[in-house]
Amino acid sequence: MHTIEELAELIFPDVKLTIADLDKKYPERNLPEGAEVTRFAPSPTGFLHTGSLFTSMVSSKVANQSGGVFFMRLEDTDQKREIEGSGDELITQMKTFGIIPDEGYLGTSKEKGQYGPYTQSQRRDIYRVCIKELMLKGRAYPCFCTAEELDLLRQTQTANRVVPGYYGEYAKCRYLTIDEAYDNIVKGLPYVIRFKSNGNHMNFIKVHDEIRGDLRLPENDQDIVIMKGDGLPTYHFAHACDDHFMHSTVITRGEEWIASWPIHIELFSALGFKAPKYAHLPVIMKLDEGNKRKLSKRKDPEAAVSYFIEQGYPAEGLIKYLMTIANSNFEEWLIANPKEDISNFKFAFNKMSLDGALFDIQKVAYICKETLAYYPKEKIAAEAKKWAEVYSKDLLDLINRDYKKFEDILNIERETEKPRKDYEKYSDILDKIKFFYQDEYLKLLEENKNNLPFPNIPKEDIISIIEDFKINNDYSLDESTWFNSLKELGVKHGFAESFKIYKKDKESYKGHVGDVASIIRVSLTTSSQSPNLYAILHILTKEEINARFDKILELLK
RNA sequence: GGCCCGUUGGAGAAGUGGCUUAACUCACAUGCCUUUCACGCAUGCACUCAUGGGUUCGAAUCCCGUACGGGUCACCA
Repeated sequence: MHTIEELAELIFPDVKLTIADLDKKYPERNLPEGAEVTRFAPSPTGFLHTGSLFTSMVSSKVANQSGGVFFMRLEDTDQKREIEGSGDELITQMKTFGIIPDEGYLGTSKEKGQYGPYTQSQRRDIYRVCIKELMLKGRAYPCFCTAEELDLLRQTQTANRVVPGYYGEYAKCRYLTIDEAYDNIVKGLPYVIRFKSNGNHMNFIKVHDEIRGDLRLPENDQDIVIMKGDGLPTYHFAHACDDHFMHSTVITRGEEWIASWPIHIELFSALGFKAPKYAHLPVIMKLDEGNKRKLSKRKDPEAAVSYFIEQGYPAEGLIKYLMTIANSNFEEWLIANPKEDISNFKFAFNKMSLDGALFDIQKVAYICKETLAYYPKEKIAAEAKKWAEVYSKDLLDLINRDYKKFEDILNIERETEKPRKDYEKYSDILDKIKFFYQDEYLKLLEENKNNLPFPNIPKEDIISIIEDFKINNDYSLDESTWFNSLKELGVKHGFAESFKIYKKDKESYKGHVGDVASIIRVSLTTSSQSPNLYAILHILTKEEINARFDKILELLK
């Protein structure tokens, strides 16, 4: 005859501590009233998902704005799915978006804080203490059922239309005597440890979600496994232990966890822990053939945060976008406080919508254009260069030829009340600035020489305007005087000085200033569209300009 | 299939019984401005809040049913 103490000792011979000992080791945090402790707890199974960035952004925001602590914990209990090095990747990617944990896992064998270790595979001993104690209390037991048995169980349950799972009368190993269990273990039978639930799924419990308000959920009655065959805990159990000892005050996680929430509640209570608050965030969705579905890393490039980094979206822009999804009043706040740091925005759980927003790349584009437009030239140039160093040799080459010139190009119509919105991401820059560089211009000209978009004017007029401009343009004039001189040049050649005048009396003119400007523009850029001509004229050197005119004249003649 | 959650325009949404002839932002459309483009400005875009019923003098807002969408039912998190 064996006792439960002997069984527990057989399974956990090395465990000498108790939960009370651990509580002493991980005391309550000394934080001001209202400070929230939140966490981001990803599994190292791949690169950062856009949805995870969203969750971590909200978590860190909640902690920061309340004067609390945001920590990171690595949930690496599933060794099969673990991808080498992705923990580090997660951290660096979060960092580029400005999400930096105050505490916890900071990369392989790097961590900070008094509540560690912050990597679950290193917390085995803690879980074992808790499980042993649960066993002693009669709330946990070893289960020897095989995968096949479990499978069969589920099949017969579904066939008989009863709720599937390991619970009540179906929880076979729950009814093993202590001696039977003891002998099985001595025999070396593989086993897991299950939680012994006292619940009944016909009962309901009332819970409060920070986002959804009061919810009514069926009580848990499943004897879920808490320790797997490999000795590592399952998510549910690790969540209860870790967030207790680390003193999380609000759990922010995806809404897919709502269904298992009752498990967590029973676990907390069985362990004698006070349950934290919960906020189940909506999941970011995507429209796929008329149906909403989760953003998927496999199908949607924008589901991986790395996509935005590679494309060169300003990190700040994506964060702003995610914040508009999180709290829609953020947009109004941004408009009202354009100069303010976004960390001053007050996030509120109760302003969050309940169903998952469709990811809107167009809005991301708009917000990013907007934020890049208001960067000073020094900043956008530096950021673009940083990006190009990793992702675009071609752009980097142009930048390195003459950094000041690069800045000047980016600065065209930038330092004004309403700056141009040319770029949504750094990868947009290259094609738009190529023509500023003589060799690139020549390439463009070669490609387009047969269909240069000159206005519909006789060739001779185009030629004479170019020749006149080439000889007589005065580069020292200020912009409005210069433009007047362009008008005069046009008039001299029979062009109206404005579109209005031309429209009134089309017969008397060959065209209008717009056409004159367009001739110069096309000659210099090979395109009918460009930023401000005056600015272009002053970024290119006079030699470059004249060489371009010569090329064009050669082509036209 | 059981259980849970949700449903306001193409997208994000405000709205919590009369102030709503449904804000605001993106997208889209048209027009204006203009040396092109970009910007900016103006206007338009839900005869109605998934749907049917009920409560009420009055409902997007409260109640019930239906439909649709999402989540979940693992030794994955």
